[in-house]
Amino acid sequence: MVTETRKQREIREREARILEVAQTHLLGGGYLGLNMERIAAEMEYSKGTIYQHFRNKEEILIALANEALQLRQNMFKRASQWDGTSRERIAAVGAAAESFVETAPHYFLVEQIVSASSIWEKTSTERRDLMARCQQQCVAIVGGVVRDAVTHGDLTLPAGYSPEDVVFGLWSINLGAQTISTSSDSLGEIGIPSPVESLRKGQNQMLDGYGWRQLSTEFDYFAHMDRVKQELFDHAPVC
Amino acid sequence: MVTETRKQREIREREARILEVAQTHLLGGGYLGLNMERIAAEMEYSKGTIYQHFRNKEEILIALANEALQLRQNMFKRASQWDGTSRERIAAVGAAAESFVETAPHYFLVEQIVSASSIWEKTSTERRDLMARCQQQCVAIVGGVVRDAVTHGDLTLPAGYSPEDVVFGLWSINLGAQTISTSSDSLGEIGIPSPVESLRKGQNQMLDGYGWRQLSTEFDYFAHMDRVKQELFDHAPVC
DNA sequence: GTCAAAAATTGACGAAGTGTCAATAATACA
DNA sequence: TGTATTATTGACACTTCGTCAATTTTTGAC
Repeated sequence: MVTETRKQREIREREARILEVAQTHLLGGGYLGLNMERIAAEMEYSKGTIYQHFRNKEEILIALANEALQLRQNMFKRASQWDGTSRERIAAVGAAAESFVETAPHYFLVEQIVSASSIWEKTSTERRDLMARCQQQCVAIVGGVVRDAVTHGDLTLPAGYSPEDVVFGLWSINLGAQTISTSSDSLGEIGIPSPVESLRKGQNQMLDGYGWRQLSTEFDYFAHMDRVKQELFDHAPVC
Repeated sequence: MVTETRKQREIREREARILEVAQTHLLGGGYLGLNMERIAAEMEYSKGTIYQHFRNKEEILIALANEALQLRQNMFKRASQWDGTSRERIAAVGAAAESFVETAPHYFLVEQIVSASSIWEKTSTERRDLMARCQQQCVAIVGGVVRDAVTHGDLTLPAGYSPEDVVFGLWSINLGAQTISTSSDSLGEIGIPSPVESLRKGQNQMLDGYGWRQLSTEFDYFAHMDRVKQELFDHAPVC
C-alpha cells in the first residue's frame, strides 16, 4: 500500500513535469515547437515513457488547456467574491482576466492553439467534457454577478435581454482584445498604444450602456481594477 | 510576348487553384490537414511544382490569410459608405463583419490558425507587411466613420478617449464573439442560444454607452443590419 | 536472500510528411 | 532543326509521430 502510493505519486509528479517541459517548448515554438522526442530527452526518459502518460501530442495540449481553464476559473471565482457593489465585482472579474493573461501568458497561448487547430477528433471525451464544464462554470460565475446586480437593483436589463447576453458581451470583448494584443505587434502605429487601457474603456462603456450602476462617470474603475489586481493576484498566488 | 503573357496567366491561375485546393483541405482537417503532397496529387502536378509557387506550407497559409484580409477590407469599405447616419454606417460595418464570417468561414479559420501558430519566422517579410497594412486599413476605415460621427456631432468622446479606442472596442467584441461562436459548440446549454444576436446586443450597448446617436432605443439597428447584409452582401458578391 | 511474475522502460521501426535537387521533359527561339 | 532556357518530376535525406517486441526494474511470495 505504501509503495503503491509512492508509485502513484511519482507518476503524478512526472506527469506534472511533462506538462511543465511541454509548456516551455510551446512558448518557444508554438505547436510545431512541441516535440515528444525533445520532451523525452529533456526529462531523461525515452519517448515510450512519455506515451505512457499521454496517448498523443494533442492530449498534452488539452491537459495544458485544462490547467489554464482551471486557473482562470479560480481567479474568476476569487474576484467575483470581492466585497463591494455588483459593478465593482464585475470589474474585479475583468481585472482577474487581465491578471490571467499577464501572469500566465503560456496558458492563453495554449487555449488559442487548442481552439484553432482541429485536434478534437484525436482526444478523449473525458478531457473534452472537463473543458466544457470548466468553461460553463466560468460563465456561471460571471452570470451570478450579473444576476446579483439585477436582484439588488443596480442593473435593469432591457426587455428580451438575459444575463447571459451581458456575460457573452464581456467574454467577447475580453477574449478579442487579448487575442489582438498578443497576435498583432504594431498596434502602436495604428493608434492603440495601450490595448489594456482601451479594453477597459470599451468594457466600461458597454456596462454604462446597460446602465449598470455606479456608472463609470461616477466611480474610478481603473483605480479599482488596479487595486484588485494587486490585492488579489500580485501577492497571493492563486491555485 | 503573346506566349509570355499566356505563361504568366497560367502561373497566376495555377497559384489561385493551389490556394483553392489548400482551403478545402484546411477546412477539413485544420493545419494538420494541409498537406503539400495531397495538394499536388489533387492538382495532378508533382510536389516540386507546388514548391515553385510557395516556398513552404506557411507561405500558403499567409497567402490565404492575405486573401481573407483583402476580402474583409473590401466588405468594410463598402459598408462604411452606406448612405445614412454615422451610427447606421458603423452598424453597417458590423453587418459586414457578420457577413464575412458567414460567407467565408474558411477565411476566418485561416486567420485564427495564422495568429495562433508561430509561423512567422518562416515567412517572407513582404507577405507579413502586406498583412499589417491590410489590418491597418481596416482600422482606418472604421476609424473614419467614428471621426465622421464626432465631426457631425452624433458622438462626443469622453476626455482622454480617442476614436481608436472605439475602434478597438468594436474590433475586440466582434473578434471575440466570432471566435467563441466557432470554437465552442455547447453555447446553447450555457444560455447563449444565438451568439450573433448576443453580439449585436453587446455592440449596441457599448455604442449607447458612448452616447452615439441615434441610440439603439430610438432606432432598430437589428433590422437595419439585416437589410445591409441583404442589400450589400447577399446579392452582389464582393471582390 | 532468491526467484518468478508483473510492470515499467527502451529504442528500433514503419508510416507519413517536409523540403531539395539532379535528372528529365517541354518550350522558346535563332 | 537544333540548342538554350525553363518547367517538371520524383527519389532522396531528413524529421517527427506513435507502436511494440525486447529488455530492465520492481514486486511480493517463499
